[in-house]
Amino acid sequence: MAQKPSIPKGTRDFLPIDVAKRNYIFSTIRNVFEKYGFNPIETPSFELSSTLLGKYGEEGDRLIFRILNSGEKVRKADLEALAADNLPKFANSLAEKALRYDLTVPFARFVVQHQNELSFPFKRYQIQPVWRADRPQHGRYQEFYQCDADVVGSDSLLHEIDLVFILDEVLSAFHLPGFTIKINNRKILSGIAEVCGELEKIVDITVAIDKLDKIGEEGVVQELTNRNISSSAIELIKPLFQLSGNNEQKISFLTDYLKNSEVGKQGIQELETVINSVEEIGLSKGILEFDVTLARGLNYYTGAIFEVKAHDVQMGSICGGGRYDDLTGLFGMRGLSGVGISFGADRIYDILTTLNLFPSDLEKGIRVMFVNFGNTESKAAYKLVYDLRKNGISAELYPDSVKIQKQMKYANDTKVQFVALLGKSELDSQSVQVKNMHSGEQSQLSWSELTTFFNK
RNA sequence: GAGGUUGUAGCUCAGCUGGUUAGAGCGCCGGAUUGUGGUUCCGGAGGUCGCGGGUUCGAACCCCGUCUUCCUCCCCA
Repeated sequence: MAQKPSIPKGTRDFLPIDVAKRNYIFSTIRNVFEKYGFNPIETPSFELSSTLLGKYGEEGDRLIFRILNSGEKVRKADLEALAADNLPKFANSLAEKALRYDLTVPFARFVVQHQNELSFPFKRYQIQPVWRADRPQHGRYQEFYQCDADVVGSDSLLHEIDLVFILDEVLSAFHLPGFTIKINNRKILSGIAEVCGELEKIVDITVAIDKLDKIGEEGVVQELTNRNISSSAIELIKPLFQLSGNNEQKISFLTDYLKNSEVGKQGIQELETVINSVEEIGLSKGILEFDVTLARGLNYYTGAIFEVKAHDVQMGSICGGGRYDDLTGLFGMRGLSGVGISFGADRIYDILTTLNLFPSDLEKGIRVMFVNFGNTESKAAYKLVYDLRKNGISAELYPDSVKIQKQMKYANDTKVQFVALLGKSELDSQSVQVKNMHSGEQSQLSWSELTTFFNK
């Protein structure tokens, strides 16, 4: 009856070493978040379906994991909807809860619900898993961690600037060989659509030009045509494809390009403020690049848009973010602006693994393991173990009196730093042999010297 | 959600046009070394060939279904 065990697609198990690596990522991010004044919160893994559905667009809804109603609640199934072939409505009637799809929408819900307990601007960070019913691929999982930092209740561009520095500081701390922080502004995209006389088609236009580096100029033109963008508008959009040079040059081009669009001009001004402020102080290792084709997350972003790509490695974006002026409006709280970023911990994990960038000391085992020589000796050894632990030194006694070789091998495999041998002769002289497993060096110490030795 | 691709020992992979007892390296276990790991030498164990059907005298190999892997779309961290 023994069936071969397995886990669902797009999920992974984590061995101790994997967890150590992931904790290294989390703590690096957490330290920077806290340095910039963000406080941690947590929200449930699952929310009411109504909280999540409709917030990520049609495509997003499809990727939300639903939790099937149980018990008597299965009776709530809307059979009429099924009969009418209205599958989405039927599906919604089957599941009134769903696993969270990201951390931003639950955060918006959280802010609205706890508005009277929070001081604004409210700066929170959140490191928790999210779930997407996506088709797994390289760097995409159905369960993965996001590490978010958001500010709500302040329009100040200072936050955008802070967030750029957070991105730079965290990724620099990982020793990535290089990375580009791409920045754009939704208002610039609106301005482009407006200037082209296709303001209503902003989503179509931006989705198409977002693919420029992937499908090339011709592909984008084709895509624009397919999306019913007029050829005159396409002609107006075309110059953007050739946009090159440094940030300053691009900005100056767009300043002229958008001179007849109020919203566009505002976008330029915001972008310029952020870029100039960042450049004045300077990034550590990242490159800040204005990219007009960057158009992610159009469902709720209204101002700055961020995305980070690591150099020298094939991987989708490792961070994303932006400003959303009315996210809490969806939950009935208007006039509250938010801006935030999200680190994709699992993608960063994969990149650090590929580039061999994890610190080597993550695998460090306990400080000292006592070899078990049998009842009499281990009794004395255990007293010493207990004493070491009382002094804050991690220690253990091998549980069974088996062959020394086997015990040494266990110590070696688990990266024990020192092995202590306390056999018959050591018992007689109240001493232990202490072996440094890294250097192989061995010395004899009296019992009273042990704590001092390991406290060094 | 659409199309393609992959699955053989714990891991990485061989396995001829379908043909007897399915192989290697690494790892694991044991011994050389019953008070010394990481190196070396010797020996050993370990496989429902992803799963379920089908074709065939005969299937790891061919066909169908299913799950999984990776890839391209879609979308995204």
